[in-house]
Amino acid sequence: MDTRDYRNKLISTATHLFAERGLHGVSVRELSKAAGVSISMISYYFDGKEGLYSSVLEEQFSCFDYIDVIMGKESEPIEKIEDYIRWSIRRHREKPHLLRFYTSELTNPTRYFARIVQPAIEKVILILIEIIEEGMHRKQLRKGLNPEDTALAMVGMVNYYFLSTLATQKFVNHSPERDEELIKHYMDIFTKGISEHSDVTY
Amino acid sequence: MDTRDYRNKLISTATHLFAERGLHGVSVRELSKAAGVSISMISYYFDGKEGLYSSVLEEQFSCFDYIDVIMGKESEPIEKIEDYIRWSIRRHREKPHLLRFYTSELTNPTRYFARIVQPAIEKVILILIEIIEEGMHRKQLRKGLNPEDTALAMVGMVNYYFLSTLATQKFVNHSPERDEELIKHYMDIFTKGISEHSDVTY
DNA sequence: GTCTATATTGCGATAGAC
DNA sequence: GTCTATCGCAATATAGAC
Repeated sequence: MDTRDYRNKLISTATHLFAERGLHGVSVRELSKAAGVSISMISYYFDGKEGLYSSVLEEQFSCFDYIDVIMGKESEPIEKIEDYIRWSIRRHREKPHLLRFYTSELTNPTRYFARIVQPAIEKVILILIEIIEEGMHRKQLRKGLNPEDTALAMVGMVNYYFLSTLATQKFVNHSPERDEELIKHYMDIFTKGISEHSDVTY
Repeated sequence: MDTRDYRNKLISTATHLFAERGLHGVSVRELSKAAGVSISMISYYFDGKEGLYSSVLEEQFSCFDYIDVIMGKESEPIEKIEDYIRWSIRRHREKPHLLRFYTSELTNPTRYFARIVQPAIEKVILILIEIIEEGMHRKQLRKGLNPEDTALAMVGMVNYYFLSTLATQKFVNHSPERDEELIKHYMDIFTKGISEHSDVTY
């Protein structure tokens, strides 16, 4: 009923196809056909294929703002780290295409990387660095840590679990039922590695 | 002098361009021009653009066989893990384009993924899993570990450091001078997290 | 082996009817 | 707002000269 019906249909179809094969791997012909919409609608609503792609990127990366909610909580750094891991895993489940855009923009950046992708990634990592620094300041994390490297290790650990799926699904069970176990496990690997005392509980 | 002169020139130019913009982001026109060779040479030597791409992939992923050397050594599991991290970082430095193919094939797999990329990734991860299991068996790594998740965490941690470069170079120093510090740091984060005893030395 | 010239297909964008 | 038909261009591949 809404006039934005076709617009939304194009966005969702494009999200699926661009995630699967990248900006240059999909033609507007195929895309509009898959969406059941005329090819000219892409220019009408998005001013062309690249405009559609940038709209998809904006929608996909908007959820990164949620990191502010985690950061805003009145909780200990260790809890914030667990909150981050849990949020990150839930995000991968709820927005299964996001990681494709995330990594394909990091490896083959388009002209939209600087405006949409880079700021979103940067923001999350800077906040994680802050959390780690705060943890060191409160003597909950050990002194020798390099906060930047540590934050990257944390993000990379979680992301790679999902990134590697295609190559490892034959021998690693990636089903969502294991997610809580995974969170606990990654917290174990990570906090016992960065905690001041080896018997820390969290 | 060698008749393979142009062939090699095409491979090296293609490695650079495909890594930067992906298989569909580069045309054979541009590629042959950049290589200073006629466009028809691509079909002559490689039977077309896709054949050239697959040759590039084969060359890039051939170095993954080196994992056998690490595994074959008569050393402790913990040392093998450090060997893996050191090898992995050196590989990123020496073959700076490999990570682009690695991640772009994982996110937007081409028809060559199954034959060239997947086996290379699988092999490395399976060997890491074996190393971790051996470490648990020798009581050097703690009992509760899930070897699959742990191996993925390790690989992801190292890879993401390089993958994230474009988004984090403003506030993280990625220069090779820091590599030894990085290895030590990642071993610290990782082994203290997975070691049976918190005062383990390696 | 290497080139130029060209055949053929498919691309993204849009004019114009409704 | 939505469609069909089409324009102009760039894609890959290759025929044929050297």
